[in-house]
Amino acid sequence: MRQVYEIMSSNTVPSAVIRRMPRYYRYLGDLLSRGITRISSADLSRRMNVTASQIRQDLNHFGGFGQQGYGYHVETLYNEIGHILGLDQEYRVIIIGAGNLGQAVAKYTNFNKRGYKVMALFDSDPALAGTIVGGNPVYHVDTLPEYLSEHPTDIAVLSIPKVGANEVAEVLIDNGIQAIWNFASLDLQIDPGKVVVENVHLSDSLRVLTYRLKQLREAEKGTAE
Amino acid sequence: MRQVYEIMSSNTVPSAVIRRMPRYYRYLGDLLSRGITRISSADLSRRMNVTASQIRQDLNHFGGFGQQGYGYHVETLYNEIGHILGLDQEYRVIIIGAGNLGQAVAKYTNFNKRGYKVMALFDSDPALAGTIVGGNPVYHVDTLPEYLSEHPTDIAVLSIPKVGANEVAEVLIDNGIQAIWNFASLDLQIDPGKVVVENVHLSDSLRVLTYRLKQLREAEKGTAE
DNA sequence: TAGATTGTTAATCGATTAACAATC
DNA sequence: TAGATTGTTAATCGATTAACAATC
Repeated sequence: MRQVYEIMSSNTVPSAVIRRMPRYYRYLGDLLSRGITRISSADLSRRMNVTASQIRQDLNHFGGFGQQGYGYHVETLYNEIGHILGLDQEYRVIIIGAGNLGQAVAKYTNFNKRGYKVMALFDSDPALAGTIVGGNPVYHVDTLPEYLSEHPTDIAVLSIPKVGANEVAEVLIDNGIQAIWNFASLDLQIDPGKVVVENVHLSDSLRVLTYRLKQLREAEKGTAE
Repeated sequence: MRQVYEIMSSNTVPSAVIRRMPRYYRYLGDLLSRGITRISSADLSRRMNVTASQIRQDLNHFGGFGQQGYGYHVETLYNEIGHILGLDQEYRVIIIGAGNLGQAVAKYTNFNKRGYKVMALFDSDPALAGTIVGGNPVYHVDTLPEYLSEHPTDIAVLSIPKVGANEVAEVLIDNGIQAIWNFASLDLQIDPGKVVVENVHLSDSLRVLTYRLKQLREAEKGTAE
C-alpha cells in the first residue's frame, strides 16, 4: 500500500479523473449504507459500468488505498475520497438570484447536502428583499459588498439571468469569493487564477438530450423499414 | 462546400463533439442577436477559448457549413446546428416530482426555452395533486400510466429523491417515454437501446467545485510561503 | 502457503491540434 | 486575381485499457 501525499496536493490530476470522483463517492456511500465492507475494483467496475483498470488508475492519482489480495475497504475509501474532494469541511454558501431556481438550490443545498450551509440569498427585486426563503434572509443585491465584508463566504451560487451575470460575478470576486456555482447560461468572463467556476448549463444539457432523442427515433425508423 | 447528409443520420459522432454543439449554438445565437452576420473559425475560437481546428473538425462531423475565404454565415450555421440538435421541433414535457426543483424546472423550461412545452407535473404527495404550478396541473404519480396512454409525451423530467427513482423510470419507459432528464442523484438502471437519459447530477457538480476550491486555496498557500 | 487483487508499466485507442492543398 | 479561410489529412497528445509482477 502506497501513500504518496505529495501527489495529492499537486495540480496534475486530469480533469476527467476529478469529474469521476464524485461518482465513486456516491457508489461507495451506497455500498456503505448497505453494510458492504469490502469491494474489489472488478466488483465495483461491474456495478458502475466502467473498467476495473480505470478505477485503479483513477484512485492511484491520489494514493494507494487498496490492498493486494483483498481489494478496498469501503468505509476507508469513502472517507479518503471525501477528504480528497474537501467534503470533510463546512462551506458557507450565498445564493444570488432568489427566483425559482435560486430557491430550489437554496433548499436543496441546505437540507440535502451536509457540509454546505446556505447563509443568505440576494436578489435585484426590491420586493423580495426582507423576505425569508427556507429559513434564510433575502437581501438586495446592492448590499453584496457590505455583506461579504462582514460575512466570510466560501461559495456563491449564481442563479440569475445571463444579462448582468458577469457584472455580479465581478462584484463577487472583488469581494473575495473564490468559488462560483454558475447556473446562468453563459460562460463567465473571469480570471481563472483567482476563482474557480463550475457551470451547470441546464439548457445545454436539455439540448444534448434532445439530440439523442432525435437520434434514437431516427435509428428506430431505420430498423423499422 | 460539402453537404453529406448521410453522415448526419449516422450514429458515429463522438460524444465529446455532441456535448460541444449546444455551446456553439449559444455563441452563434449571441453573435446573431448582436447583428454579426459572418464569422471565421479563428475569430470564433478566440471568443470561445478553443482552437479553430477543433471548431472546424467538430462542424465537419455534420457537414461543410462554411465557405473558403469567407468563413461561416452566422444565421445559417445557427439554424443548421439548431436543426442538428432537433431544436426546430416542439417537445411535450412532463415533470415527475413537483418539489422545489421540479417547480423550478417547470417554470424554467416552459418560459425560457422555446421548443419545450410543459404539459403536467406529477407527485407522490396527495396534497399536491389537484394544484396548479406555473399554469400546469399537478397529478398523483399513480395516474402516470393513464395519463401517458392518453397524452403522447416526448420528455420526462425526473426531479424526485433517488429512492423510488428507478421504479418511476420503469413506469415511464413501459408507457412509451423515450427521453429522461434525470435530476435524481443516482444512475438509472435502464436499457440504453430503448431510451436516452441525460443526467444532471447537481451534487457531483458541487463536489467538483469544492475540490477545485480546495486546490485553489492550497495553491495560494503554497505561493504565499 | 496459494489465491486474489492491487499498483504500475506498456500497449492501444481516441481526441485534439497542426498543417496545407483546395477553393471561394 | 490575390488573399483568406475552409475541409481534411497527418502528427501529436492524452486518456483508456491490458497485462503482469509485486504482495497481501
